[in-house]
Amino acid sequence: MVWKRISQKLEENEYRLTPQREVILQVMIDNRGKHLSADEVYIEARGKSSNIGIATVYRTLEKLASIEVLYKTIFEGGKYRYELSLGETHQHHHIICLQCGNISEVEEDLLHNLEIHLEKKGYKILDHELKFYGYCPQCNSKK
Amino acid sequence: MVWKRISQKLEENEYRLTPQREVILQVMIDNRGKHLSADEVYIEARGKSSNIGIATVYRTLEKLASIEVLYKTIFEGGKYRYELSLGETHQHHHIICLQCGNISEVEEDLLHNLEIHLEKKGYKILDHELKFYGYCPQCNSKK
DNA sequence: CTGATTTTGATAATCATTATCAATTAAATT
DNA sequence: AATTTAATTGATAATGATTATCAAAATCAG
Ligand SMILES: [Mn+2]
Ligand SMILES: [Mn+2]
Ligand SMILES: [Zn+2]
Ligand SMILES: [Zn+2]
Repeated sequence: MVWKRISQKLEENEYRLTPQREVILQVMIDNRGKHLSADEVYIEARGKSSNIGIATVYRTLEKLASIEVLYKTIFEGGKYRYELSLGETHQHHHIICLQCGNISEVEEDLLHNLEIHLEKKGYKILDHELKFYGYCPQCNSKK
Repeated sequence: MVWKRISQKLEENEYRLTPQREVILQVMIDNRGKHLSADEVYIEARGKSSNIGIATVYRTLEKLASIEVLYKTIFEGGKYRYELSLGETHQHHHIICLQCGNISEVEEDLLHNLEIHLEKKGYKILDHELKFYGYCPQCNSKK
């Protein structure tokens, strides 16, 4: 199901599914819901294929993000993070807990009123990126 | 008006308003509405005070962001950008044009329904960061 | 003034990412 | 199947932004 969608995307864009790319994709699939940095992917990928190079990891993540198989973003810390992107038309939102650092996801879009407001002003909105900062339910109740 | 608010913030946090900090703040005030990188601030600051150091610029921007006199964010390009933050409780939104690169601001908040939705789930939301990607009115009409 | 504290500027160090390039692998052509 | 062509890889150098270090300068408190 996931693989099917991915290989289709690769085909559309004429990218081969090499063993290295397969390993990297498997890492991303195994970590669905998490947001991994290039070096974290590298560590895990080496576990599966001990001689994969870090340059290949960077290249592959970049490439997969460009065809929207991965979503690339940055959470404070100065490095990019990647996560598997299922066929969502609009990116899901993130809530970052300022206490424990946990990142949770918000599947509900709910930006419609804002986007309509902007389209009335002449903009054409294709996607969005929304991060909330605050406290997660656990940390919030402990205060 | 702006300076008054700034010097109050500095006082509250026991940061001195040194000549270098004053120059950097003046650059940020002169560029209200723009989003400057550290090196852009450095270039402009040198125009006003030719021997200011780049390290001082980095340090000062960081410090001013930590007391919320500046707002720090990152727009694709791998470097942080800063803008003067007036006393907004919640950060304004940004619309990035994928055609011309122009960044415009959305003052209307309109995230209330989403935040209420999250607070019902136990979260406490303190702030947010929202970027829209699409086409600005000019680029949109030219298509 | 005097000694303590903060701030500064030059520069070295760090860290993530990108570029380079020869070697390997896979695809296309003969 | 052998040969040519193109894509991909891995090692490593280069880059670029940011941070750390540290001695000198500025400012503050007594
Ligand atoms: Mn996510
Ligand atoms: Mn802005
Ligand atoms: Zn938490
Ligand atoms: Zn535009």
